[in-house]
Amino acid sequence: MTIPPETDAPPVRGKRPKQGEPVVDRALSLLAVFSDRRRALTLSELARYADMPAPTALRLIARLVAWGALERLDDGRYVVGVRLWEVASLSPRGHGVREIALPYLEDLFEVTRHHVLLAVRDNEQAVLIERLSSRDATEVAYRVGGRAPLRSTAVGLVLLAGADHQFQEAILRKPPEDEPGVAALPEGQVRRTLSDVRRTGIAMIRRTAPSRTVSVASPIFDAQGSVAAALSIVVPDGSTPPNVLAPAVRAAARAVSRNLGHQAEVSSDVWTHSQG
Amino acid sequence: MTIPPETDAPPVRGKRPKQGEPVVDRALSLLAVFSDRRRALTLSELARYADMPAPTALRLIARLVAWGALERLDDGRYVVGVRLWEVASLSPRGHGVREIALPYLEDLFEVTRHHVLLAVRDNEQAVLIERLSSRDATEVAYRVGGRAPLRSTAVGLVLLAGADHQFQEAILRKPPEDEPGVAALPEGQVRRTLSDVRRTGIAMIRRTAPSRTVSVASPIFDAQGSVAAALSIVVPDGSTPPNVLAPAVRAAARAVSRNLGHQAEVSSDVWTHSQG
DNA sequence: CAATGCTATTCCATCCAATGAAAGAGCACT
DNA sequence: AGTGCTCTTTCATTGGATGGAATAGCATTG
Repeated sequence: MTIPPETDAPPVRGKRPKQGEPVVDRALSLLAVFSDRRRALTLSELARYADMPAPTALRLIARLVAWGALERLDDGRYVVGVRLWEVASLSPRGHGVREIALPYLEDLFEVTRHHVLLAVRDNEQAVLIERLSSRDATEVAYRVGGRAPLRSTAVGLVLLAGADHQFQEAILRKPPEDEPGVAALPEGQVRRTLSDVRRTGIAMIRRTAPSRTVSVASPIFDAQGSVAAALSIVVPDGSTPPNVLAPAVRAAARAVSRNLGHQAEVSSDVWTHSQG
Repeated sequence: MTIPPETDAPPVRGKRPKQGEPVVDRALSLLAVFSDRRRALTLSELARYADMPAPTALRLIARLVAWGALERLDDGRYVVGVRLWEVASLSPRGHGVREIALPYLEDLFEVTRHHVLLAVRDNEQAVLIERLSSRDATEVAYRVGGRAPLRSTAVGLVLLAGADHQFQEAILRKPPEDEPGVAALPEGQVRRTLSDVRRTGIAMIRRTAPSRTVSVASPIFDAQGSVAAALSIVVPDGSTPPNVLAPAVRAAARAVSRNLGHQAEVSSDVWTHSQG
């Protein structure tokens, strides 16, 4: 589609395409283009997905590459760079909890030989921080660095239960994003579930896809007593009964909490804080 | 090249502080301020370390926070955000190799119960991508996300040996950054060592600080046959003899290489490629 | 409790970095 | 030689970025 080069009377005076957006935002939007499915991108792909002219994209990318946020492959495509990963490894809620939790995740993993997950909440979703899996374990839905819904995963429910009340209400008001293999609970039942989670320190979810599994999750508390993360184990449905797993999961989560500086409550109520 | 339009301009007129630097670079320099020792910073600290006026820093930080590259703590300080960590998890040389290598690292770890390390090269240093440690293992010098010198660590030697010749020479010409607990090898001996590493697929380093340890490292190759990463094990000096560890380390490294798409050579020469 | 010293935030007139169309260069396929 | 694509460079225009100055907040001090 080539427009006749003449048209000497440009209707809109040049144009007003995309100006007005801060440069930093544009640079960040280039980073945001990368995803699980898009790990290596060409200049034109980046420009297209980030919705900016190629020269602009190129200029910004050049800066990102110079710093190390992106790296250029031999074939000219761009990927996320090690330097960015390095800085990101300083994220307290990313690598931070992960570092502290890993030994306990490993213990749990070695004993059970099933998937062990660690997740934190970011806005309205859970972000998977760590996953330990034996090579022959059942298929699992999420990858490290990926996102999962709050309402329909075990870690999500734990994180949601630990969020302040106002946030919970906001989430409950929204229509549930339906998740393959998980029956969407009606609002009332979610409320009851969240209350159970707070009381017992355990959330369970049964999935039928991508495979039939049961997840058991428990909260990890920080020094302020708020829920900083959630730890869970995922086993094939019908293998170990969930109530057998629960104590191990809770124990692991408590161990991590302690290492985060959390003072365990004397009370039997596991969850007395952080109800905004 | 711009010719000075007119020299009549007032000499410094107020000042010419820092202008002229691309905004993106400034934003990135804010991220670069974070380090192992500086994980949570105030606005003024960020402005000071990144060498820019507070209002400028605040404006940029506001964009970074809005996107999720930074997060603001209750006390007003800023930390690296989960969103950045999430994007960084797409880094092929960061989480990428890590994801593929982890099961094999774990095997090695479970068998030996000693530190297992995974590192890639970034410019003139090795970046630690993963480290598995039992809680009671000997003290180790590096943390995940941290950097280590190429000339005086086992993984570093492996990565250096796998770099193109021109780069190797550049490194060898530089004075060795002396590393606590490691005897700096003279240039000639480093050359010989690198050649040995290429021949045997094994590098060894003995340290005396922070504790007396022996490291044994082996290269991980990608599909193109170049050294993508290095895997090593760190044991207390005097425990398992290094030559007993070597086969296990090499086997683990080869397993990872295979999963990266590397076609093992039929020849006994483990290392025939990537000599620029 | 005024004074001091710090950090965080808002404001705004100035100006330079950012912008993107256009054109050129390179490459693959026809 | 022609077509269609992506990547790169150039450059005149302009709007976002800039940072000093002022304000607000908040401890600590005399």
